[in-house]
Amino acid sequence: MARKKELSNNERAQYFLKVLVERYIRDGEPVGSRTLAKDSGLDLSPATIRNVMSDLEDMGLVESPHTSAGRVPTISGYRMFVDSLVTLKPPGKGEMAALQRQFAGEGDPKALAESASQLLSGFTHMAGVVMVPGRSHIMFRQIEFLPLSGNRVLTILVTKDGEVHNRIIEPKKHYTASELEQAANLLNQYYAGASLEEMHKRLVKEMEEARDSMNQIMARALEMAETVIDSSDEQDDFIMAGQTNLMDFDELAQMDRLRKLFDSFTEKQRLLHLLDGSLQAQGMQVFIGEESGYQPLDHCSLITSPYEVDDQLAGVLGVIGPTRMAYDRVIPIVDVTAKLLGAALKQQ
Amino acid sequence: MARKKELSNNERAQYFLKVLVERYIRDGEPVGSRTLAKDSGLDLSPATIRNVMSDLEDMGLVESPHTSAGRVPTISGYRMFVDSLVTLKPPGKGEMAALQRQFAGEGDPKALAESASQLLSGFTHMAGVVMVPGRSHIMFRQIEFLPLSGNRVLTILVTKDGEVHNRIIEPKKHYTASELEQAANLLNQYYAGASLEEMHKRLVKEMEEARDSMNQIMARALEMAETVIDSSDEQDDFIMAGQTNLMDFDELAQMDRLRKLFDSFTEKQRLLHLLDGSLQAQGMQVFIGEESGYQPLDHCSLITSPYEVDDQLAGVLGVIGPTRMAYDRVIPIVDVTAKLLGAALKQQ
DNA sequence: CTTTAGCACTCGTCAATATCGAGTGCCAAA
DNA sequence: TTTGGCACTCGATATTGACGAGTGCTAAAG
Repeated sequence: MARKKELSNNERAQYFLKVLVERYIRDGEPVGSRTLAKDSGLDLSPATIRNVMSDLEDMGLVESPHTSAGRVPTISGYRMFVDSLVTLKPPGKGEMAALQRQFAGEGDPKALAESASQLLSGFTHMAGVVMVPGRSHIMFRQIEFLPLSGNRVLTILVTKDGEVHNRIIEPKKHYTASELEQAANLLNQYYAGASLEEMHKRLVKEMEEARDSMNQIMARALEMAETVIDSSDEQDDFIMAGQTNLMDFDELAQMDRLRKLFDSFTEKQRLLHLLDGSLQAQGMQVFIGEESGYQPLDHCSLITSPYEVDDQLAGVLGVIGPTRMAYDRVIPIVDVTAKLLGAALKQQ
Repeated sequence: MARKKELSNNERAQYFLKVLVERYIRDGEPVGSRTLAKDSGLDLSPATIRNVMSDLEDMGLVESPHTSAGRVPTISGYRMFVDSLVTLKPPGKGEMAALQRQFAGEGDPKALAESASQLLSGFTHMAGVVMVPGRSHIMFRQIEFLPLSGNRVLTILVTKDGEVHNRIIEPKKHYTASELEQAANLLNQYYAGASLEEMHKRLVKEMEEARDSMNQIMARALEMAETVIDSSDEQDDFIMAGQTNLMDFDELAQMDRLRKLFDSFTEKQRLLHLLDGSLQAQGMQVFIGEESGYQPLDHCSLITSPYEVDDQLAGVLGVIGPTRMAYDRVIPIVDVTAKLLGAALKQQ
């Protein structure tokens, strides 16, 4: 079965691609045949390499910026690299220790997310991002209504993880303090332990179902709860750190690119959508350059991993950096951080 | 009294400085004697102008980037310009209308601040910033305690402007729901209409004073309130918009500068301190270049104005842009925005 | 005393030009 | 299939010269 050579032609080409990408990621300069010959470790002359390179170019995996430069990986080149060639380098002991330490203290989920974001950016020297998902996955614990002036009512929603959300609503009718209290009590009893998503569904259903049969108080309670939950603008959000790290990369050092990128960070919408997509697809994901389909990220890669609390999807975190990044180091860091964040959130 | 000439030597020099600064702000290129001769409108030859320029240079008001370039204003030059030379250009009708319209809708103070920030950045094409001050000036309206699991109690603090702040505290003793309710009632009655700052002072004093004479409930109420108010980390904060506008200015287009600047936006501390300073000094303030004493702002100017609600200082807002900015247009915009924001907040 | 013209001089900008070296593609020989 | 050789391409870098804007100074004019 084995031929004379240890490597089939195709395997050899793959190997060269790997070496080329690694080298390019290191120095950021087009890799020529001579360099590659040395780096590969194989005993082949530059001329041979040139033939292989030519093949790789035909396959669309590498390209040369101009006639007489070396080759650089294309998007597909990177893709193949991360999919099947890269040798992952697990974080060193020191890094792991620092990570653990960082997560040890905090309890508050928001603070934890912030920590995670900062860690990601710190270790990778790129931008870290942690998505904290909106209401869909939040567990209900308690609701209270406080009368304000006029008809206005302050509603306070406490979730299981200790977060507090509040919103002022203004129903048409006036409710007395004791009516409000009764309503709150009813709701607290009735929906204990449900998720907001679930609660919403049940609310709609039950309002429909029992429209006339139920008592006044309950009807009102349901109505107000629905107002709160529905109008609840607890949208998904993310926390970024280290955006300015991106300014140090030559690839992004052009103002127009940089500006689009930073604008996309404040706009949030599209980026959230991307992250949300990564939430569905389980496991790590890597978007390379234009793959994301989001123009401001054209020269960037986005590496994401969902994080779980009690085997339940809780959110996504990741790293944004230039396409030319140290995937072998960064991917494991994202992976580990996701696991640690999940664990830290569990300890609640 | 009048001499032969309409202008004294010094007045003439000032006038030339004004024209020079205006011209430099327009084109961003060093202004030479010939240009200045034309621009000034006075019928003087370039040679004469050169003499005046030489004087201005001796006074440290202008400088030339190299031997054979025109002159550019120094920091002191700008200073003199904004202090006593600039002719302010009030916002046009269109702008005023747009401003008014923007503020008409919203009621929520946070949203208003955000609007203001965006307006500032939009009209000036620079970065807008609105400082929302911390607890010191916030008026108390209502406090509530909600029992959570264990000893933990969720405290909700509603302020007069409708903002809601919450915090979970964990007293040593356990309190029943009705105890908490009583405590809240007491506090609400007793401190109605005080500012948080004031409330804090009174709390400390009254706890001291009446340590043994007062009843149990009151003592507990005071204690808990103090915990909330004191540990309240409602620090000053600011809301920025249009940071990326700054990327378009050549003066800031160097990565190291830009990075320092943007880092200072996320770090917030020092910038808050600056803004806080402007709160004290009443009236508009202009920090030009290094004047702020904050290195990241070295090549920027900061124009601030406090805004007032009911003749009461409420916060500061302003604009950050390159030293070379259209002061004549920007200063009035900041001024007007401050007034409008104050008015909009009042309507509550 | 002030203003102005004239002139030599300084420098940055820009375009043209030459040089260097890395790297390629291809061909013919091993 | 691999390799050495060779002509060729092209970016990067430095050199040069022309140009022009602007200055400072001096001496003459008002």
